[in-house]
Amino acid sequence: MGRAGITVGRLTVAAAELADELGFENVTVSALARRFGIRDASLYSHIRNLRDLRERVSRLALTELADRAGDALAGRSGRDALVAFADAYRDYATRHPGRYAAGQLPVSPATADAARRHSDLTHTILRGYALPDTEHVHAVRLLHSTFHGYVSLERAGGFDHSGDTTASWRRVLDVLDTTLRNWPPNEAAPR
Amino acid sequence: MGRAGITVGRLTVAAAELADELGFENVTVSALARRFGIRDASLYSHIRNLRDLRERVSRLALTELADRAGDALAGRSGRDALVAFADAYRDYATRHPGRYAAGQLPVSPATADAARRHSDLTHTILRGYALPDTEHVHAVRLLHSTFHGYVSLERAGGFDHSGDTTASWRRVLDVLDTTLRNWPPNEAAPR
DNA sequence: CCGTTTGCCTAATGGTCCTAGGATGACCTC
DNA sequence: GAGGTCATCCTAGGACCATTAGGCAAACGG
Repeated sequence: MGRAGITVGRLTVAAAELADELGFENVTVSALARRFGIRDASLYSHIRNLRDLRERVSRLALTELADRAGDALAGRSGRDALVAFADAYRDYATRHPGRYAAGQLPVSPATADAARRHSDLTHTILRGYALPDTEHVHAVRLLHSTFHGYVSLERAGGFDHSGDTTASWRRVLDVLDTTLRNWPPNEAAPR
Repeated sequence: MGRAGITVGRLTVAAAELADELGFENVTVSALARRFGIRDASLYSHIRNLRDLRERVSRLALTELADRAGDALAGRSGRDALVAFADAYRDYATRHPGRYAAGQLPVSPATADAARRHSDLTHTILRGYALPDTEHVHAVRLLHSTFHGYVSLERAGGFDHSGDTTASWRRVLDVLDTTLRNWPPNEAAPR
């Protein structure tokens, strides 16, 4: 019976919804089968195993995130680009916590190109600032780390105790902008 | 007391070792029981359930990390303090990946005080820089986010494609030091 | 010593992942 | 349209895991 129009794509989207609703660790073969009203075993015609399913969700998330971040970047530069990119990033993590968590799976060959897209986008931001080429890799890592660290800690409740987290977020972006505009020379390794 | 000198403390340490060896997601009641040569069910005299066990590992990790970071901070200030603290942080995550992952569990009431210790330590670093009090919370969040984001991405392989990650780490710390020394004023209406 | 507590046990339930093998419909070829 | 192939679902069952209930015997407190 090819009755239900189940495809790998629909399974992946449903699994992503499951992740956002229940948390990525609760993305499970059984839960997904339950949602489609079929037996666990039937899913194995479409996916290899649980790991495969989760990696698909991870790839979906990384792609969606890169799409949104790319859109946010379009037509902007400098501080505007930085803020728009960062906001897109944080928005996505807030709206799709399960997908975002999926994106933090260890980088596999299948997700490597998605990861590269992210790093390319961050390089695009840097074009609005006057950094020597040799510093780009460090600046990209600084930005990625800060964005990812912030939204992770925020989501995990690490900031709960005091103060408005959005105000801090704005302030952190301000400071990063200033840092990029006044990027200190690298004294250890002169070009 | 029964035969083997099993205590909650020893269980927690063994679970932490398990986490470092197999990954935090593989810290399991059965695996722990296996390690002690007893039955799964027997562990439930010592722990409430799996969640309880994992939270204990989380608390252990956060405490150990705060201890090491606190030691690193002793007798230092300014840039030295920043670098020593950050290195202690990254070292711990590298040497104890499973424990570190445990520490990223959502903040529960039981771990709230450990989280506060971390934030207190970061405030200590800021004493070496001339920041207005109102900016401290933002700076603490910037530092936390960057440290956590960096070691997370590094561990997940997000930096693989190019370059020495330790060199970037040093450079990022340099830049953060400069940023803290030249902390930009907070303008109510930016730009 | 004797009773209570403690630390382990066996037994059992139910959830999960996954494999093997079977049935049935959709579709294609003749 | 008959027969073959393939895709998509199924049932059955094994292995592993978390957890509860209830038992037994060693340790301990009086």
